[in-house]
Amino acid sequence: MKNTPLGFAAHDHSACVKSALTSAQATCAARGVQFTPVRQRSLEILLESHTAMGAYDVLARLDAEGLGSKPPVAYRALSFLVDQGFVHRIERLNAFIACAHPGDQHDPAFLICRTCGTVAEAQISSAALGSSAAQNGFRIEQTVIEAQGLCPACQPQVQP
Amino acid sequence: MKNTPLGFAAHDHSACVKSALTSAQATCAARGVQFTPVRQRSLEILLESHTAMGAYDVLARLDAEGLGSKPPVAYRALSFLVDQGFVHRIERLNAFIACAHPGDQHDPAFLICRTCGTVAEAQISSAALGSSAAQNGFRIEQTVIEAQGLCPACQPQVQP
DNA sequence: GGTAGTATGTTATAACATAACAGATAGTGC
DNA sequence: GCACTATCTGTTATGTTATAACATACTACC
Repeated sequence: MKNTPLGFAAHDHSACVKSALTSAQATCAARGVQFTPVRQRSLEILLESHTAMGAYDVLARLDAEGLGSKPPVAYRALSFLVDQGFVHRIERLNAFIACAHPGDQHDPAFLICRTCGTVAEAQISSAALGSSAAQNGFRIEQTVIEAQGLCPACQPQVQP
Repeated sequence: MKNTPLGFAAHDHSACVKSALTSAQATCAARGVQFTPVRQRSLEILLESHTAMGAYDVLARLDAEGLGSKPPVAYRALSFLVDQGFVHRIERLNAFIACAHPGDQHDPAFLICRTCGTVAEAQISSAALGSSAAQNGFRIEQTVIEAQGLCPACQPQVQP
C-alpha cells in the first residue's frame, strides 16, 4: 500500500504510526524534554485514529487504560504535543490531530469535510496572509488556516 | 478623522456604525428577512465595541437592556448576523466581530493581537488554499484564516 | 539527602454552546 | 376579522470544552 501525505487517500497506516512515534521520541530526546507515558500514549491515540479528536475523546481512551481520568491530564498532554509540533489543533472543530509532516517546520493548513469529518493536512504557503500583515505592521507568530467543505468521497457523484 | 478599513488605525467610528446599520437594514429588507430589535441591537453592540466579543459578553449587554437574558437569545441573534454576512466568527477566540466590509462577498481573514486582543480584518485572496484543495479534489465552502501575533502598538519599540 | 525543576493527580469551576419545547408575533389567504 | 403558517423569542435544562489552583510525586543534580 502506498504511503500518501494527505488524509483522503489510503496509506500504510501502521508504518506511519510507528515512524511518527520514533521520530517524536528522538526529537524529545534531542530537545531535552520528557516523552512521558501519558504524552506518548496521547500521541499514539491520535496517530492511530488518524482523525481529529476532541480532548475529551482522547481523555476517555487514556482513562480506559488507567493513564488519567481528569480533563487537565489530557489538556496538558495535548498542549505539550502541540508545543512540540507533533500535533495540531483544529480551531474550527475544537479538536486535535496528529501532524502529517512531523519534523518539518511548517504552518499547517487543513481541509475539513463537513459530512464525514475527515481532516486532511494541506501544504500551502501563507504568503498572501504574510504580505497583508506586513502592510499593516502586524507581526505574525502563528497562523490558523482551515477550510471547510466536501471531501472527494462526500461530493455528490455526477451520474453519466 | 479619516476612515480606514483596518482595525489598527483611527477612524470615524460613529459614522461607520451608522452606515453599517443602515446597510444591514437595507440588505435585510432586500432579502426579505427580519431585522428584529434583538438582531439589530446585537449588531450595534458589536459595531460599537469594534472588537471581538464573546457571545456571553453580547448577551450581558442585551440583558442590561431587557432584550434577553438566556444564552440562546444571543446565539440565535449572532448566527443570524453571521449567516447574513454582517458579522464574522473568530474561531480562535470563540468570539464574534462586526464585518469591516459589509456588502462585499468575501472570505475574511483576521490578524489577532495576542497582547491587546485587537482584531483586524484583512483583505486577502485564499488562492493558495484553493489550489491546494483543487489538487485533492476537495470542494471548499468556507475558509477560516486567522493569524495571531503582535499588532504595531504592542510590538516592543526599538530605542534609538 | 536537600533542593530545584518538572510532571501528574484532583477538586472545583469557568466559559462556550445547543436541544427541546412553549409562547408570542407577523404576514397570508379567505 | 379569522384561521393558518412561518418565524421569532422566552425558558429550562443540559451538554461540551477548558482552565485555575493546589497537592503530591518523580527526577536530576549537587
